[in-house]
Amino acid sequence: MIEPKWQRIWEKTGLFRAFNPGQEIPPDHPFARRHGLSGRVEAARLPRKYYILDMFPYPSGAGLHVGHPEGYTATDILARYRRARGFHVLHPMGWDAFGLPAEQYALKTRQHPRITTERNIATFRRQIKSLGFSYDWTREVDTTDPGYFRWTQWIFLQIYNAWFNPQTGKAEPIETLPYPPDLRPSADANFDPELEARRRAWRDAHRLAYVAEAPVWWCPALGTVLANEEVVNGRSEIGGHPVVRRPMRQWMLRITAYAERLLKDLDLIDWSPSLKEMQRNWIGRSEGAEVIFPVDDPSLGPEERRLRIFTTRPDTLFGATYMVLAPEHPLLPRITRPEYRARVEAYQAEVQRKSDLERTELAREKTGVFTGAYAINPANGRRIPIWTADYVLMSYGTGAIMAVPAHDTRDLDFAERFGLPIVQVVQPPDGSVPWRGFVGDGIAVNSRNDDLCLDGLSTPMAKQRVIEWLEATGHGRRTVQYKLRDWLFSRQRYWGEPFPIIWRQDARGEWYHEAVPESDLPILPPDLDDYKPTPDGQPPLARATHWVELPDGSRRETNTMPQWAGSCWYYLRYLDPNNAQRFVDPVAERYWMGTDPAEGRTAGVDLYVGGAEHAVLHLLYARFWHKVLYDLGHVSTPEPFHKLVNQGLILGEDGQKMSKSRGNVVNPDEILAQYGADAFRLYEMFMGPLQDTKPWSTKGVEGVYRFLGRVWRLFVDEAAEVEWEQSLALTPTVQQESMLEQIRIHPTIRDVQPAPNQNKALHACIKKVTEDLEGFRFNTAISAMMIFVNQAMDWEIRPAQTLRTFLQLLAPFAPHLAEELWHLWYRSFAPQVQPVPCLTYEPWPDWDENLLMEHTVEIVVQVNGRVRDVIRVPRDADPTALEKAALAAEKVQPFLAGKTVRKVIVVPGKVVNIAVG
RNA sequence: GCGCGCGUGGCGGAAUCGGUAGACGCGCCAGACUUAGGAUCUGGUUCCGCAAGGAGUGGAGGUUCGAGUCCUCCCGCGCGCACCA
Repeated sequence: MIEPKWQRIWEKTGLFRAFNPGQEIPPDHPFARRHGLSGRVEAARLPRKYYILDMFPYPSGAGLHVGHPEGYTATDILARYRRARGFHVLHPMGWDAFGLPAEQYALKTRQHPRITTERNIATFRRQIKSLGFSYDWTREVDTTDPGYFRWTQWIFLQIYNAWFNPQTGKAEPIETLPYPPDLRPSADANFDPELEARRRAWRDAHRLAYVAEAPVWWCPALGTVLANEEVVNGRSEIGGHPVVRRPMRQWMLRITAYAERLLKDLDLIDWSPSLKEMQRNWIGRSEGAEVIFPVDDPSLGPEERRLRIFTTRPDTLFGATYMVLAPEHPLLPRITRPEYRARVEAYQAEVQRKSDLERTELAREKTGVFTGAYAINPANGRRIPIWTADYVLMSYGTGAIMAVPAHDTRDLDFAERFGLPIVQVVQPPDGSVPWRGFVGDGIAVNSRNDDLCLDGLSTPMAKQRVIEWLEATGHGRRTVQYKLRDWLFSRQRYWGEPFPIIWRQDARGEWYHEAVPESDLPILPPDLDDYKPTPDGQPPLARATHWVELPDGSRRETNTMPQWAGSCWYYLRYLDPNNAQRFVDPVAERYWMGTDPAEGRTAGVDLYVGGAEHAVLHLLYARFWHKVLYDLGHVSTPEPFHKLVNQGLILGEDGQKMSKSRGNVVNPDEILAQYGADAFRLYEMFMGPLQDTKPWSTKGVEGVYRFLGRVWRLFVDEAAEVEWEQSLALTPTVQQESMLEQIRIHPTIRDVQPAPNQNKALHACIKKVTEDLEGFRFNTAISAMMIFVNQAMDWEIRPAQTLRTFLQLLAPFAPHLAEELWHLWYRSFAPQVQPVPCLTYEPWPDWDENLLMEHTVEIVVQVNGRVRDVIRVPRDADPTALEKAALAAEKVQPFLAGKTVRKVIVVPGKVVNIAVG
């Protein structure tokens, strides 16, 4: 009854609205009153902003589970706290609503995914609203709304129309792309379609969004390709269907160009070390060298003879006793000797047949075949055999390696299996460690030729030396490799953003792609009555021939964007969600994403909270898009999310992961119906540290529910309440809410000066709650409030001001109850104050350290480090007096008897330790 | 295999700077009120012991007057990556 009442009042007054610079602020809005603002206020006069963001949910048909509100509650508490602290808080919510489940449902029912999506959003919105979160609902976004994805498409065009300039290390408009001499149009020449086509090919090869015929993960069951990241152990991450590798024409985004900046800029942001580490691992930077091994076969052309490999251990070059090419390596057919061709081709076929699961099986024995060819080790001139084996991956480095079996476990396995030579070139620093298979740093040995000697050098020095030699002799150079691959950006789905791209035929009949004009955005998906891919494997959009085929003979792109697209920039749309002219107004963007230099922080979202499952993909993709937008001048900060916190998983009561099949799923609606939103919120925070994985306990909800009951009884006259409840039972439901006005305050609450112990209890609570909120320690903040209430219940007279302040502390956690009691308080102690000050915008209380000081303090007296007694001494007792008092303490006497005091350590205010012997 | 994190009562967890281990809550035990209690309130609750006292933060060492906290090794659990040359 209390909760819907306040949710309605908050909504009606637009209490949690955030105002953009220049936006009209109603003069009677509590935010305007608190900060003395009215009318249109420019950015400089607005209070300091605080942008607090939740990862927006995918609105699934199953509705909210208890894991969602954990993060949302944490951010809501902090949003309310920041408002009380005087910040201008932006706290929005929206829907990541494109995605496969709605589409698969549509496949079954032939119902437009829009319909399920809208229904699911309505459920999520209702559930989230019932928890009393302080979102600014006027900023709600939905990635499937044409007014939203119009700008997703627009951003794609920005990426499409840009190239990465390695000189500046930035994205630049494609118009600035330089052309090689033979592609520069000469001033006098006429239009040359041949040249134009080649120029176009050059451009298209440099765009940040490009088309490539790439081997991709195709999932027959889902009828779509998946990104590398969406494939787990040879199965689709969603649904666990088998996937196969197959070459297809796909849109790619050149995220690899940003590898270095994505890595380096991690230093600018405040994320947990483990999360940064995951991003670093994913980007996978490794320094090393590219080395060219000549193939010993005069029949090959000069380029074909140059076998490039990447190694992080160039210092082991002298130990390279054979080479391995990936089975897909383009040079493999060229270098294979005729007499080995049959075997190599058989092996290639075998590898292709293998599922990825088999291929990545770690324990499996290595396979491979000899090609009959030899290369020359440039360091020592030795002829070494060239093999092909699937333990070398085409997708990393150059797809070829030099094998140093003595100092690489994989090469060692292989060499032992096939009887290849093993030559030591590194001496382990610890003599007792065998050199065979030693992969750590050591001292180079057996590594010299006529003009290079590594012997005696430590591994880092040897690397340095050998690279210098490679560069001087033209055998290779220093390089950096990344594990990160370009982002496979197209999907063969219906329920996603269509690409704003059309395909045209040039004079020679070749198809090429072109951006649609911005004025044509949004490109809406066509209506279909069948959402399946076409029988010949075309995406579902290809079914809509009237949509695909344009009057001028051009054709629309029929792929759609992956679900990540909409979530890559939603945090920007919240800043200005209804802008039809731009994806975000630059003034609003600078205000909400920027920060004043005094704060000395990197700008961006101040706090972003969400699950760790997005630690790599979403966060990496969003950072990438943000950097492109930054380079092109559309946003003002290099990084989108300044501080990021991952909430932990909530397990079922049995300590297992919640799942339908285990039957341990907790439905928030049920908890809410029984204990209410305040108890639910409080329990979610009381369970344990936000970041930890922890099991749900409905008994635990009862615990915090009892606490809220004690808070109620702290304020409310119980004797009168019995009567009130009786008359409530006789009142029609519709009028019951107004009966709340007749609740009477507890008679022991008086407007009197608090006693020292009462002040101390309150101020200790203010201090603890404030500090814990700053440190995201919600569980201990709640515990501090419990301690306060337990104490206050014992007071014969409860000072009104003390309890009023306590309500402010409680408000972020249990806002409904706090509001109700706040109004009860004002009715009882300040009925003349009208309107009642707004609890949300009431300044957060400070604590007075002086009130926490005790005149006497407890000092622990230890003997040989063991606690023997506790003495009370004046707070400012000097060390000598302390020592004297400690030695005289009653309970320590038996432990001193007959022993010599050797040393006394005095820690003022804390402890005295007497060492005896 | 590699990387990161974590091991504290019957349970969730506290101990923020190396200074009284177990705050707060759940559960349990005893009591009060009550026709009743799955409401509320009071007291107790790490283990051994009647007590004095002893033991105790995964295990073994170490540093220190003093270690849950710092260091070394080991064991266990969780997460991430996984033939990335």
